[in-house]
Amino acid sequence: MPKAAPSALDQVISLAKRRGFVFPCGEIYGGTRSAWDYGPLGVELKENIKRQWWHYMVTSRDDIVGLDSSIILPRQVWEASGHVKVFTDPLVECTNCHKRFRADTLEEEYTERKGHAPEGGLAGVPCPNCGAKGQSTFTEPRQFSGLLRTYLGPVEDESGLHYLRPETAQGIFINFQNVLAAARKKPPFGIGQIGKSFRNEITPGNFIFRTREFEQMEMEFFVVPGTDEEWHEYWIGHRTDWYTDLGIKRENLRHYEHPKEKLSHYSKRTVDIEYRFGFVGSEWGELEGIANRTNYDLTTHSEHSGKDLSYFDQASGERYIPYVIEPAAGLTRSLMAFLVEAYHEDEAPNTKGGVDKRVVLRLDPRLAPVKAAVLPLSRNEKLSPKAKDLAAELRQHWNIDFDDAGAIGRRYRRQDEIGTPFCVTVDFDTLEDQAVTIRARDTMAQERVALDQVRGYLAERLVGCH
RNA sequence: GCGGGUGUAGUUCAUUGGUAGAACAUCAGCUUCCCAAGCUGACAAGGCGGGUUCGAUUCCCGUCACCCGCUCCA
Repeated sequence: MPKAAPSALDQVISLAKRRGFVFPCGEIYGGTRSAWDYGPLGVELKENIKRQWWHYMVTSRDDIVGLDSSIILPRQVWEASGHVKVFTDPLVECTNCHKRFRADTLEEEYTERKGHAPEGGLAGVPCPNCGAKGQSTFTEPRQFSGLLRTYLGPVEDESGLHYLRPETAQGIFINFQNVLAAARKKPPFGIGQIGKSFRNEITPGNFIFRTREFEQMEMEFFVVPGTDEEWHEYWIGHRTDWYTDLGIKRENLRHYEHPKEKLSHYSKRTVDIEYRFGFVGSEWGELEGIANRTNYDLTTHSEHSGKDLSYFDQASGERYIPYVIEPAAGLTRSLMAFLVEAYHEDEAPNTKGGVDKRVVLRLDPRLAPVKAAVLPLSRNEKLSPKAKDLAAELRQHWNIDFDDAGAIGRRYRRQDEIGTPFCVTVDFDTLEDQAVTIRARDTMAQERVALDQVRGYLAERLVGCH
């Protein structure tokens, strides 16, 4: 099956802006590269994704609990975790080909390759990309910190330096003992968290795919050492199922195994779940990474804090530092994936006897920002109030739109475009027979339903929707 | 941050060294209107800041944002 047309991604981006899913942040002041804002529909979609993740990962299981930790943590956390070191490597740039390298590894690699250190230090290393060599081949090393800094306290000096978290995970690790005691859990168990993280990405881009301020859905699953590889496989499968259950076709997902030499400083093995976004260049993009973080984090926090973060198993009498399997998902990346996957252009008959293009978002009802729209057949002093009353009643249960502007066909299309699963139409017969027409998004099929049955009709078809 | 490209209503696209025109969308109205019909009307634009010029949206410079690449990876 061919996926959407090559320009599907562009169509989705355009739709997202037009219909108020996503706005450029700070647009009236010229914008900022750091972030995007989520409009009325975008925030609903985002909340729905969060809710589905939270339910699937936390509340529907008895071996996982939730947490909401701070964005600003003590500075020592990031020194212990290794982020301060790893995120602040000095970079140099080749003045000939403009490719950039880590200054510290450039010389190391040369030494490894040649068996001796380069003469004259960095000046003796040819550019690995273009081969240029000489005194001024590389620029002065510059710090490129991936961590966002802020200064706490009245005086802005180094003593107040703090970092905004580049991942939510560390808040979980430093609360490991608190949760263990308070929630009375024992391995294998997990702690899930949804929240914002910040990274000073060199190049944000691809719409909301890479931003400096972003939202993560992470879960740290603590297991008995030795069972970690098995659990890793479990979570790779489990997380993949989550996406397919919510409507992503399996063929648009793939697993990417990180090569050993490119693993993060904390990881023993990482497998990404990637989605076929259809980017220019590489069409696949990462949705989430599932990493085996071993006992790295708990160990390093034990060492740095001086607090024992091991677990004592009463049953076996053994003490150990749990291994951690971490499925870490990008919330807004999945939002983008759900939009791309849902985007369809159908052909639909029009009143003129021809066919029109019909844009329809086939979002899972659980994700759809609006669950149903109530539409009077026309704006009218009898129909509109009747429809408004019905909308108000249904609104107690779901997010409901009311729209009486323009022709009914146009309003159906407007709802199709934002993925609303059902349209409920109040017409002139309604005044007589106390029934309405319910029209389904995907099939455009219509059904006559008694007014007092509407809520039940929708409830049956909106299972799991809030 | 570096290199290349782009920048006109919400969107798509015109035009011009003499201060912008349309389509679609939106809004209001008319038409008892079930899949973007029609008619009337309304709102609405050259990213921002300098320079050249009598005059700049148009030419030049800077800046900002977006797209492509390097890098990053939720």
